[in-house]
Amino acid sequence: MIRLYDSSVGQVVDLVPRDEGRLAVYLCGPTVYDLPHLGHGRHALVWDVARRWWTFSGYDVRFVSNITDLDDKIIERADHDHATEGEIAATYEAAWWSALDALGVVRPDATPHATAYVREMIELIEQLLASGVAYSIDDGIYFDTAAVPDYGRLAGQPLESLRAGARVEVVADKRSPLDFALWKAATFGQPSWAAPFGPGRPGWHTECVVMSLALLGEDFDLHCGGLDLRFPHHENERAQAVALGRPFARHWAHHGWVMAGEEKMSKSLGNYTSLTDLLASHDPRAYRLLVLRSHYRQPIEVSAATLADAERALARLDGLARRFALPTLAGPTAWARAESTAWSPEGEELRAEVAAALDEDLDTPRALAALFEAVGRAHALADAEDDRAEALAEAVGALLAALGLSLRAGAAEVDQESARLVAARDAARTTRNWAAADHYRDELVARGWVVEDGSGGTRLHRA
RNA sequence: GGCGGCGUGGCCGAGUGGUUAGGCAGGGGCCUGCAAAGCCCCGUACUCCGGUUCGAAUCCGGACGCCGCCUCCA
Repeated sequence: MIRLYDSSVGQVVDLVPRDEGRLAVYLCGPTVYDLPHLGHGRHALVWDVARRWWTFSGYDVRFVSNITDLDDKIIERADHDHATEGEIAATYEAAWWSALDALGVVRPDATPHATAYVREMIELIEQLLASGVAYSIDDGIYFDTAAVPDYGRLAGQPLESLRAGARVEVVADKRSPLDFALWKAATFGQPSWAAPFGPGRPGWHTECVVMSLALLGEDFDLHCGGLDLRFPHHENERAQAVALGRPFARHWAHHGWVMAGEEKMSKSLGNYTSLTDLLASHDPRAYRLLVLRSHYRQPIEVSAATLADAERALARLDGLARRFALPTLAGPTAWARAESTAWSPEGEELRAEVAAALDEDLDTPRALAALFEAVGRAHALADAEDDRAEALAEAVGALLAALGLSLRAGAAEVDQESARLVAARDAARTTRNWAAADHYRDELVARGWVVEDGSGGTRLHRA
């Protein structure tokens, strides 16, 4: 049984799927108007880990995540760059997938684009108008938040208090500052679509309702995203579905921020680092490990120091892979399921420990602690020539792979000159010519290798 | 103003009313020709003040500090 913190009720609850053995999950995707930043990286990693784990645990997970290719930000960017909206969206969507591929994130089962669902959005807006929960004013169609009795459920406070604190700029004729645009009346020079209620373009909050219901059906299991989407975006999505009497997400989950120092990292604050930059200078696995090391609902700090820390921890894991020649298992397309793996008694114990942690609100730090402890145990067993060592090490590798973390067992390509130095060093060591041996080692280190002596002589791997 | 979260050893970061988190860094030892990797040992932490309790970092009350949401944002 999966247990997960449900933001709509404020506690960890049993995640009982709509259809037994299946999970229908919707993750709010990015608006593609700029390079992804570190926060997007965490967003992708957290839910990739969850999805992989649930799949590993035997669920048939259907994972849908959209691309918002229709939005004010894209229009602004297009103006600024003298490009079309379509070009901007295509450019940054490509950057998005390339970053996610580098992170080893599995592609969603479906990736709906907002522009492909405009007709369905128009239909939804018509229904909302017909039901009397939407109204038309000069600049568009608005949703009447007062029409939904439990509006504010996701925000955790009633409509009145939200209204009291509203910082939204006042739009003339809006009935409440909380009312949001379903349809923005066409403006000259901006993309627009014909609709019975006048040409224009859909507001942001409508696309996800339409696409999630279209691809996952009513009453789907989980809707997730960053904490900043909890209100108003998710609240507004839910409001639209509820207003039409359509069962929406059964559960809601939100992950925490990436911090820049003491502040939330965000586009509007301008204090962000692009994910693309990080990936160019660090092992992408280090970011995944960093994400795994903290609980998904807590803030994390991604800095040169914390990444370096993670990279050293990663080296310990790769060290295990080297010693036991573990296969590289994860990767974007490698899926594993627990039942298809042969577990030794020690491995099974570890699997159960990891499962207990992850099934309780995705406690990845606890799971990782168990795995790191097992790393030490596997080494100790091997030192004692206990034949249970290998199976335990394999279990560690399999479980890390289940979380999307792949280990590297060896040096990829050893060039000819390095191979020559290795042979020379081994020869020198055989004749106990330590000065020569050390010289060759220095040469190898200078070529970027980490040199280790094993039973078979000099072994190399990349730092 | 309303609502929510957080404050743990040098750093990162979990957690249960009493028993080892884990990683990184650091110290000592073993192994090694020397290293590297690995193993063993080591710090006895929990913002502060009260309270409940045989016993609290863990429960309750209060104080202080920090962060976030109520506008676009993963």
